Amino acid sequence: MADKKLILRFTNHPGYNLRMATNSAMSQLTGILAESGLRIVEATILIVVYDNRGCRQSQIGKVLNISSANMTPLITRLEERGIIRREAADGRSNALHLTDQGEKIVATAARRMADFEAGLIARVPSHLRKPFLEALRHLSGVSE
Amino acid sequence: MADKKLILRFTNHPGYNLRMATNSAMSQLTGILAESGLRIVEATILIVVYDNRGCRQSQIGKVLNISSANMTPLITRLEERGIIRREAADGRSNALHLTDQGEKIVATAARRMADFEAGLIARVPSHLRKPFLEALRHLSGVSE
DNA sequence: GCAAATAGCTATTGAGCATAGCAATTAAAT
DNA sequence: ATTTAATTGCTATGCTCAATAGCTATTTGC
Repeated sequence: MADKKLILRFTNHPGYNLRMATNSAMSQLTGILAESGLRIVEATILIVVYDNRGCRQSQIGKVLNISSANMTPLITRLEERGIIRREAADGRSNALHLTDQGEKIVATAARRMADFEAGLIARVPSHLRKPFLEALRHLSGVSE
Repeated sequence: MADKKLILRFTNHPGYNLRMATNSAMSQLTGILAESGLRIVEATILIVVYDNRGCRQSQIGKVLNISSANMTPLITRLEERGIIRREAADGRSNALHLTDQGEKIVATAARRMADFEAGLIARVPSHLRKPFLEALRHLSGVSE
């Protein structure tokens, strides 16, 4: 019994494989971004700021599905580390900008992230890539 | 600025979509399994026990990638709730069995989970399903 | 002017996962 | 047979991420 192989009914289920694939990919990405001293959420936020200078903290929360309560400590930490700068846009909004140091860090992190994405899709046989991405979009809600 | 749409470079990246898709699917599944009073990990463990009566705690940890340190409180909690029963197999191994009550709970949870998986794949257009699952297996490491 | 919505903040919680270290038992090596 | 190594399970602890409740201040719409 102790050495018999277990029956795993999940192995063909989409949800289970989705979870496994994400776990594997995300732990890999965590390691890659650690070289930039960033966590996945942090890098994701920073790249949005990089592509949208002066955008509002609340806007980022909306597109990335992060509540304002969780945004606050994230941005605070990035500010304390001198990567990002909050700038009062009106009395209640913060416009976000990268510091000079932040620019460099994000440029590197973005390159690493792009390499990761390329490596990820490379693991899928080329003829499956297009249908795979299209199917994913149906499940992630991006296409809706 | 505050109302301009943000540029999101991730929307076509496999890793990002993978994460989004998993988030959406897993929070749905969390809700479904809550009706059985179970969390996803718990239901997954229980179904493995259901299909492999008397299997070892350590075996489950291996196939599901759960460390023994994390298995302990999980199994303890299921035992305290009268769903599972630990049985010393040798001096260091626990063989796991479902209680009568556990049988019923797991049967229901397994049905709910199967329904969820069916609903999930139904969201993918039928012609994309096969390549999607095959691609997923490449990323989840199941096919390796 | 006043009510409602928006934006951000604090504090706290829970799930999930990882690590370090410990004790006991079993298996392997000489 | 005795020592060594590997395994099984356990406690304790910490981290990340997400969720919630409740708060203040500001802005907007009627």
